Amino acid sequence: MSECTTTASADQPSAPAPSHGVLAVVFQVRDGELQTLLWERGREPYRGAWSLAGGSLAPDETLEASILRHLATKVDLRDVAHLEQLGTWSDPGRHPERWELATAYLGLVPLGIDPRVPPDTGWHSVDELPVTAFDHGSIVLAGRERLRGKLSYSNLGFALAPETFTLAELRDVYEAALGYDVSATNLKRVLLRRGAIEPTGKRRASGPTGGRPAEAFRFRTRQLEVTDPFAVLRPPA
Amino acid sequence: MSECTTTASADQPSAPAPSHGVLAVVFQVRDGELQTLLWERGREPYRGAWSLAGGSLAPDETLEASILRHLATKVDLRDVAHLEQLGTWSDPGRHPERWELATAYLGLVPLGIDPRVPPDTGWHSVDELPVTAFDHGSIVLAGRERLRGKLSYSNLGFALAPETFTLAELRDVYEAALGYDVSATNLKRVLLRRGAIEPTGKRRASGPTGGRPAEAFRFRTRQLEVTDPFAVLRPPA
DNA sequence: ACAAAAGTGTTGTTACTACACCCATGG
DNA sequence: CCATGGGTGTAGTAACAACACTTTTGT
Repeated sequence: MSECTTTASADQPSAPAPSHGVLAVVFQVRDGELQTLLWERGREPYRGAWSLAGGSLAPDETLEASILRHLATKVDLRDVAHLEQLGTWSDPGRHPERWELATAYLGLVPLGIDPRVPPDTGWHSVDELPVTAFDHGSIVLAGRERLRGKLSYSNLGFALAPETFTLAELRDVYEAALGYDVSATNLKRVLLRRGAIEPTGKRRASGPTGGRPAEAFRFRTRQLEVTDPFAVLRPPA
Repeated sequence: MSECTTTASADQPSAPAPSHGVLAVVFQVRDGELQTLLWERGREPYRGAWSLAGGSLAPDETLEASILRHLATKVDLRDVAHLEQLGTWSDPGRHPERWELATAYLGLVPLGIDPRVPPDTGWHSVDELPVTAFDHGSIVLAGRERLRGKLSYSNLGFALAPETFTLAELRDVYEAALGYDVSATNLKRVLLRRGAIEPTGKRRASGPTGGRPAEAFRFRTRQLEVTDPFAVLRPPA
């Protein structure tokens, strides 16, 4: 293994290196549906198509710091409650003009906050994406799959839910993200048993049409915790 | 969002780009334990430390094709039954001499085959890693976590098990990978119920010490299939 | 016959879903 | 007092773990 690795023991970085982009798939539940933040391209290639927010990596910067910087400076988004790496896309044809890899992150914004974004960016339903640029459409769908998986076996709901919420509200968030009906009754018991949520002790006023006032809950932590690490094949007691 | 994204709409890739490495965390069960393939560095930095196999990306090559090429040409490894992207490491200090990102893949080699690897590479127990170069130690551990997770909710065992196997053999594979005791009895029922494995109809001869001959099984497919996608919060019937 | 290894049957448990029913509020 | 929405109680169930027991081989 002569001139191998990491990090290539070769001491000259042989080939012309590709450039490296950083992208963010930002999700938020709005109007009862899962939406993602896209930006409308003003020039070729893919003029008029919608693309993910992002940019390029600066020296001495990690990928994660980079995407946070781009989100803060370009779309003025600072309320990302959870951020995780999704993957790196490398198809040589993914950018028509340049050899460019891109590492995508999944970012989640809690319900209810409305970051002021630039005029050429907007929120789009993930179920009805507009025409997207590059491979960004499939990156968004990969993000949705990741979100759906983790919602069920972790406390990741904290990143889409507001600070405090009623169970009906939380159910709506889960339904929007998962794409199927969720029972508030059972959702409550699952999350309580796991210790993911707790009652705040306060209640919400009932609506104009009456009804029993709902209890307000909150997530016990706003850090990702895997609540059900061994769905099956669990270790012996 | 003027000179944004994808991949940066900016038309000149501004900064000095980092170089990009590709690495493989290759696992195989050998001698009843989970082992990984490492290569002993012959020069600085990290001379004498052990590092992952890999190399750099060639033009017009995807990351996946690249790591397959490096594994085939550098360690003569062509029997990877499963390969998936683990993530991209980007800490600016990860390489002492150069700014280099690395995308790592998880590769799994079935039990029983013994690829002939170069003299300066060897298999090491993941539980007792030697001194590793760069951030490769933590990359190996990240690979093990990924493996452990997927083993329990998917059919990923196919990539560590031989073509056909008895349940005792399969249990040993799972124990090595998971790091805790597994019951052959229950493992059989779990995997049969899910349709992950099936009997071949043949039996193994019993050992010199006697004992009932074991039935031989095989995995129904050798492609990753998520058998238990909704561990909890499953969709309504 | 006996030890060894593999396989089956059975019981208990957990963590869910589904659904009926009860509670608190506004009009 | 009744409609509306929230909450609780209870039964049913799927998917496990644990363990006793049976089967099939070699010596």
